[in-house]
Amino acid sequence: MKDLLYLKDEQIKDCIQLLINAYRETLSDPKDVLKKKSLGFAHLRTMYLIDMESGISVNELLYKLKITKQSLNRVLKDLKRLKIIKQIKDNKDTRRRLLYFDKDGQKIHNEVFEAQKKRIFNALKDSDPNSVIKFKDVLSKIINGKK
Amino acid sequence: MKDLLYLKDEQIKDCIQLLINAYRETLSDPKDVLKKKSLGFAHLRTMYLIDMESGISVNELLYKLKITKQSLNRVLKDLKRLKIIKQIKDNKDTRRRLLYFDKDGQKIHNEVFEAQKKRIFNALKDSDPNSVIKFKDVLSKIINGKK
DNA sequence: AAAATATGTCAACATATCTGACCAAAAAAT
DNA sequence: ATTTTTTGGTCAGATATGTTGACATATTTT
Repeated sequence: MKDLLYLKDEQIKDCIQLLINAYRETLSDPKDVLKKKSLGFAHLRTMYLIDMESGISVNELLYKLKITKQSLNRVLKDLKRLKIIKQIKDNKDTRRRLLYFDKDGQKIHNEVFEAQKKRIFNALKDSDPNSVIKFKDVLSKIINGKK
Repeated sequence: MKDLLYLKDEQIKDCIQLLINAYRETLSDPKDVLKKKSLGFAHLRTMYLIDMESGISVNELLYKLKITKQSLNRVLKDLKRLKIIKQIKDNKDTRRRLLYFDKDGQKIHNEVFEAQKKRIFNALKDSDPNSVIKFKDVLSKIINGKK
């Protein structure tokens, strides 16, 4: 049995606090860029997923964002209106309408990403590659761990 | 000059995604406990700070939460009404009204914390103490790093 | 006495989320 | 061929959290 005495409640509370603040700061960096386009965090999170997985379906987005389709639909409507994303029917299953960046989409998303990049980059640049992997690993475990 | 080739945009995007999801999952664990008491995340974040620094002032809370006093006031009003917190005048400066848990406060906060604890604990229990320190260090750097 | 600080409050509004109901097209199951 | 399920879209109303701006009160500092 491993010695877990170092893992006291105070440590865990610290982690929760840090997580809350890191989330807030990271999300607040692109606030101005987003505001110029009348976009919010909901739009940003959706753009991130479309950037990382071009051609993602609405259902997959719903699964990953963990919001209701009514909420997502408003976001998608905005993004389509602004020519940031477009939907193209899947030939194999024409019920599915896959999501891609439209003309301005990639450019705007890159702008948003640049606004966030430095904060994360600076936090990681002094760590060795192994630490970065461990950092991601702990976050993954937090996400996938059952309660 | 350090070799930072491993720190590509994809890695950074991964980190942002993980941060967003870890925040969401961590905050959603105590949802049911909070709902029973008609409380939300705003109340939870305030309770955390009062738990970690008993006797904190309203101004310090405002600084740490980065919200307006009008928002905070609504939260404090709820918590006082529910006998979760109480305010006691600072003898040295009676303008200040320091915040403490009231009768039911600590108990309810412990309930909330227990709902979140396991997720963080399980994520950290396989890491050595040094990794936990590094994890917290990276999060701190994300928070304090300038854009 | 005047200015600054700490706190509280009102009102109007913005954003992002939710629930619940309902609809249509296409695919899958029977 | 008909029924059921899946995928996506929409309307309406509600809740939680945040904002801005204006104003009030008590206390401390200058």
